[in-house]
Amino acid sequence: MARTAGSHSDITGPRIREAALTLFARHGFAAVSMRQIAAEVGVQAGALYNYTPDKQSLLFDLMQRHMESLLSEVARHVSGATPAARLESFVRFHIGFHIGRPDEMFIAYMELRNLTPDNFARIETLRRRYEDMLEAILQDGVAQGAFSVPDTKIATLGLIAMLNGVNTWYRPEGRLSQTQVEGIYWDMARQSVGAEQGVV
Amino acid sequence: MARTAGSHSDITGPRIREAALTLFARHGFAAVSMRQIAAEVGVQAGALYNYTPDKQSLLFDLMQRHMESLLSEVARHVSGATPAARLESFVRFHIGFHIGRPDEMFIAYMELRNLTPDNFARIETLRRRYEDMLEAILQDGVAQGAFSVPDTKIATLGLIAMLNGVNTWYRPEGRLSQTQVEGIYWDMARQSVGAEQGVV
DNA sequence: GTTCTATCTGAACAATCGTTCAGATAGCAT
DNA sequence: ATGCTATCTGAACGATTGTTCAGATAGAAC
Repeated sequence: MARTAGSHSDITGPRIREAALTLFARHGFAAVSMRQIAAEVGVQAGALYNYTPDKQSLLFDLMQRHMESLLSEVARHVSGATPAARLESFVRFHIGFHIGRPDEMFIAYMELRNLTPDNFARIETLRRRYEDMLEAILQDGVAQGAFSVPDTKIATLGLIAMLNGVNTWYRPEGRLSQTQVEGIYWDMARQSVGAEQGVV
Repeated sequence: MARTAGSHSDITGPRIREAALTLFARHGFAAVSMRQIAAEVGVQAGALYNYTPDKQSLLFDLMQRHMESLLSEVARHVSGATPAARLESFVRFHIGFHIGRPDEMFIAYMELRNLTPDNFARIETLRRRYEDMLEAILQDGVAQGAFSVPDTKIATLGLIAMLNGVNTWYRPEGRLSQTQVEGIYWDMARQSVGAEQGVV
């Protein structure tokens, strides 16, 4: 653990982010001290400031990396000829992506209030971009008569909230495989937008 | 605002809880100081300790009151001859109850990690009781062939997560009435469990 | 009008906070 | 082997934290 002075470290940066991620998720941003993060890395608190200008930037960095990873991945995974096919790929991607990143997701949603106004606006822009992708799928489906949803905006937020709920109970060592979980949520999502089964 | 020494106050207790509720919801438990709460009430920090033994108890008190209010209200509102009717009353109650208590709901879900283990267990027991009520409805529906859900436990958590999402966007001054919002979520919930329309 | 008591003030406490920085150190380049 | 430089230590800073408590105060009871 304990690091000796002068030891170089290309890996200290990532390790600081890992430690901060875990601790922020577990105890909350405000409840975690820079000294706790440093101790987890095996370093003194002052050393953190070689990698981040301050605590706030550390939080923002974690959120921004997560959101940009989410956006670049979703673009690679969501496809399909029909709105139902695109919705299925979106749902399965969302579940799969977040199942493996419970800490990131928790922070991205719960620590928004600890961002400065500027940083908050930046993260919100990214999140909005993601939500708009889902809403576009729903709008397509409504336009084509494939979905039955009275309000695509609300359905978007409702769906995302429902999908995000997966991390309140899913554990990788549990009885269900990731594919099974994806299937369960796809069933619920499909039914909630009134899409017929099997027309994908 | 500023209180003079010795002024009695039967209302200081509730005002402390109100202030703590608002501030905890806005900034997070750990980010709010006892002095901030006191300032909101118009009192010095020391005076708070006439009403709570410590900060932790103040948080627990808020959560416990909320959960017990939720449980006593849900018992009064949920009824119906069929599973679908009971599910509809549950969904409408859940939306209506939480729409008017965004701060309470936010804290009840997000500040669990700041509870001591003992207090956490107590709140979890109450929450579990609420979730079990919903799952019982789903189990009835499945047993009677009215619902189509592969896993009632997961569907319960998925539904509650979806319903809780209402507070991420609903504002009372918005374009939708509470009844409309209840209807939208009931539509999504009904469809997500595969219940037929109009058989309520 | 006096006494009594619940309530609140205001100061103090030890601990911890985020952040800074001079100096020590270790590995790389030469 | 020597110097260079990025990295880290360890101590320090002023501010703030939750909590305590002796004393001041105001309203109720008599």
